[in-house]
Amino acid sequence: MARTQGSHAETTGPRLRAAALRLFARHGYAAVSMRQIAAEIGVQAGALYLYTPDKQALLFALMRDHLADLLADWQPPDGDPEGQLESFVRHHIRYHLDRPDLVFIAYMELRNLVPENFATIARLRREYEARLEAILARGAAQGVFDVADTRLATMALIAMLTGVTTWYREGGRLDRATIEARYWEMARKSVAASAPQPDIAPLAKIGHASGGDI
Amino acid sequence: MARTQGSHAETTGPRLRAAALRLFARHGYAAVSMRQIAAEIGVQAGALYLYTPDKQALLFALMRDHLADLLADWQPPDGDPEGQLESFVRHHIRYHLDRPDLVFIAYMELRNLVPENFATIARLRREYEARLEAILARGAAQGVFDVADTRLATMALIAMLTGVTTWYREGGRLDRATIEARYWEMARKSVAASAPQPDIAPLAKIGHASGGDI
DNA sequence: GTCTATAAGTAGATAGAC
DNA sequence: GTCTATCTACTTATAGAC
Repeated sequence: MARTQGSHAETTGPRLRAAALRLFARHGYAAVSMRQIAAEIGVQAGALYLYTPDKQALLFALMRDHLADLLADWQPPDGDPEGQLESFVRHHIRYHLDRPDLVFIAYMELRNLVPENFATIARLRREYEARLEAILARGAAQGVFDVADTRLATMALIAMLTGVTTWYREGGRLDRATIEARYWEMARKSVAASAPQPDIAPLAKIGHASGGDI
Repeated sequence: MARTQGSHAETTGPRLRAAALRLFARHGYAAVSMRQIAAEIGVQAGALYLYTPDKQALLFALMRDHLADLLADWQPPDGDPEGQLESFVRHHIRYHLDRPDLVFIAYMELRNLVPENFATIARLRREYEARLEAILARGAAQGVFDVADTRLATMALIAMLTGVTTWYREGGRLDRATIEARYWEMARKSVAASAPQPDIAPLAKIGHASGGDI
């Protein structure tokens, strides 16, 4: 870890961000000192200020870039609401399992943002939530989802899915594909129309079909 | 807020806990100083140490008492798994809406517990989770729930329900009874057997009933 | 029971040497 | 680009006066 004096401009910047991310996620923003971060990457505390104006900017950049990436990484595909919901859910789980520290920070350190930065992050989060809410609203309007309140359902689903980061551990009992499938099952069912519409109409024909392929 | 010197033993203890709770929830344990807490209740920082050995004990007591209350406040009722699940879900929502700050701390400040305290809190949380998992396991065994993995479903449901505290605000658009009902609907459906067993058998009789009250 | 004063340490951030 | 040294302010916690 000890590093002799020298120039490392290309590596120190990214290493600073990586170390801050790791330490903020592990101990919390307020509990981590600039000296700790510096020690983690093998420089003295003063050197950090060549790469960030202050500690707050370090946190803000991590959160902003994370949410910008999340928004850039997924767009609702064409198709029916159920397909869009599946795409959203699977992407959300995958994305969150891939970046546990960033996700953790983005949800836990909101309190430590100064008001202006908080407003920016909150706006990005609402944008992400709005994408899910639009899917639920469209599905509800079409009768393929049974969602009494789209806003509540949006928040409930995101909380459920994001919670995967609180218990998932690399190399644990369940692999990622299985976890993704299980969350999708629960998400799908939680908003499913109680008596699936496409099956109700055909039911009336059952009498005519005289007990065939039910 | 400024307080003249005097003796207030009966009130300062509870007020200390209340102030710590409020400030920890608002700004985070690490970001709150003993001086801030003291100022909040109108005493000097030194006086706090008559009521708590240190800052860590303050946090730990809040979390431990919260979880002990949560466990004491609810026991699974007799009856079928669906009734038990409904009781769990409704109690969870009610309890969490009643104590947003305690809930917030109990989920957010785990990182700031010293290892011994963390172990105690983690044990209490596992005990709570185990109660839900037992209900899901029993329902799955009876075929009234369709839960592919009870542990994952337990964590998913608790995350979904607890998330209510992140957006609920007193006097908001939805009242508490509605919120409780909506979460119960989603929870129920998320673990429901996909083709409800009791309704499948009667379906075969539809042909005989010759299109009556469907 | 609370105060003031203080110990001993750490915080974020900057200045100037190299 | 990084270091060392430093400024100012704040931290937890304790000691002893009242």
